[in-house]
Amino acid sequence: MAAAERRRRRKEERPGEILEAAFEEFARSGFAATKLDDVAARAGITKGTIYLYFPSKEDLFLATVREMNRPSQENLAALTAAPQGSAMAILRSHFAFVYAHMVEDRRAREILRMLMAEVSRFPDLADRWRAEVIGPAVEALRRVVRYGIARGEFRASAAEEFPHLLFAPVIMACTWRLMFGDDHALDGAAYLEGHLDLMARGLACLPEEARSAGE
Amino acid sequence: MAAAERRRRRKEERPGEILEAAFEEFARSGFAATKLDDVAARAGITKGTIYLYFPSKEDLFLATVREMNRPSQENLAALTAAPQGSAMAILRSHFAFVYAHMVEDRRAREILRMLMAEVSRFPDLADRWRAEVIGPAVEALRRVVRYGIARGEFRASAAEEFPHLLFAPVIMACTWRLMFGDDHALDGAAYLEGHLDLMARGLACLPEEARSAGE
DNA sequence: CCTTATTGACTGTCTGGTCAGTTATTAGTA
DNA sequence: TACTAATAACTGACCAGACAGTCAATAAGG
Repeated sequence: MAAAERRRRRKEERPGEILEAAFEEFARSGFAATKLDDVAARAGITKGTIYLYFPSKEDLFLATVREMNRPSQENLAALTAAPQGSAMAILRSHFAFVYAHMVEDRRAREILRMLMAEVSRFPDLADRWRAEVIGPAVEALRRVVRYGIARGEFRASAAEEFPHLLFAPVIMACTWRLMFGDDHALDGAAYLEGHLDLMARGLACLPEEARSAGE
Repeated sequence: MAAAERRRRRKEERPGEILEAAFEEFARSGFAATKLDDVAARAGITKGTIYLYFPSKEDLFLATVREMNRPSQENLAALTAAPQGSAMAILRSHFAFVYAHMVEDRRAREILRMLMAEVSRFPDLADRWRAEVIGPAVEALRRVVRYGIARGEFRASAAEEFPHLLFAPVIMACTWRLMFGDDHALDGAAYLEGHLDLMARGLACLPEEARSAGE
């Protein structure tokens, strides 16, 4: 019975194991240069077994990206909650979270790389990612900025139309690390603090404005 | 003689034509998925001819990236000139230039894509790019920030340690456009203005600081 | 008729995808 | 318990097509 259990469990765990191995190989070599024999070897099986669970290399790639995206989609929910307290405090905790889960986490960075590298081969991947992950994230940021303006805490600025500007240092840190490796990573607490500091100053009302607005 | 001239010119122009065609194909499909037959067809020749000028596919790729990088290296010179006038004015004209030559110019964006996608296959490419293009650019930015601080125009901020923070919106715009296509591009004058506005506020001394500093 | 740039047919290799066969396990039977 | 059949998971040898790289033949110029 224990053996039966183990055997049944294999079937349930195989797809996940294959996706895990595929992610590593795709991230390292890109779609075209990744060999399914290598994916199989990394998963401790043979190529034939992959085809028991995925109909083709393309499907395996799509499944890999979707699987790796799942966490960010779930995390997004927290962001859409009704804001309360200081807008800047919300932004602070938001970006602390984003740095931990996007800059520090290698997997998230590698997804960025894979998407960027393969958009021309898989055009709908980027569209989907924008619609399901990035678009809502931008909207959530925009709501925080508007909330801050309504509260008299922030001035009206381009950050309302382009929340991307606030998010940009995250992308910068991701890109930097993707290109130059962990050894030359420029992030860490100091970078995050610098980002928050510049953002706070950039968004804030000038003292006299704040006074006249009644904060 | 006119025909001889034409024939001799072919030999001089071939490498450039091949590099041009190779750039388009590599940018579209990445290194592994690019077929030399396609490169040749785009250049109006056959595959054999490519091998008269480049010893292998890898060398062709390296030559392509180097060729495409040349303009940015040359442009960099302007940045290292001794600064004068308002630091913010320098930053304004600098970023106007960078947007025109990095965000609007498709070729520069595609280089970013290619480097990011192929770093694992060509590790020294990224190192070289950092040493010759990015590193000096960061240094130049840092000098402008220091100049602004020395002038009493800017406060001391993380932008001195991480000029990347100032540059980040450019990378964001590049990445956005690379991933989602020209149709969804978020740049244009409004984005640049927003970037400059947030940056100006983020860097500037507060009015009372400025007053006491004596500007 | 020599030189030189170019061709295009050819080769060897590599890899996505297939499938007949092997192994491990369970169920049934006596 | 011993033997057999059925089944599910997996294997690994194989194929077909694609593609980097080669080179003898060709054509164009002088």
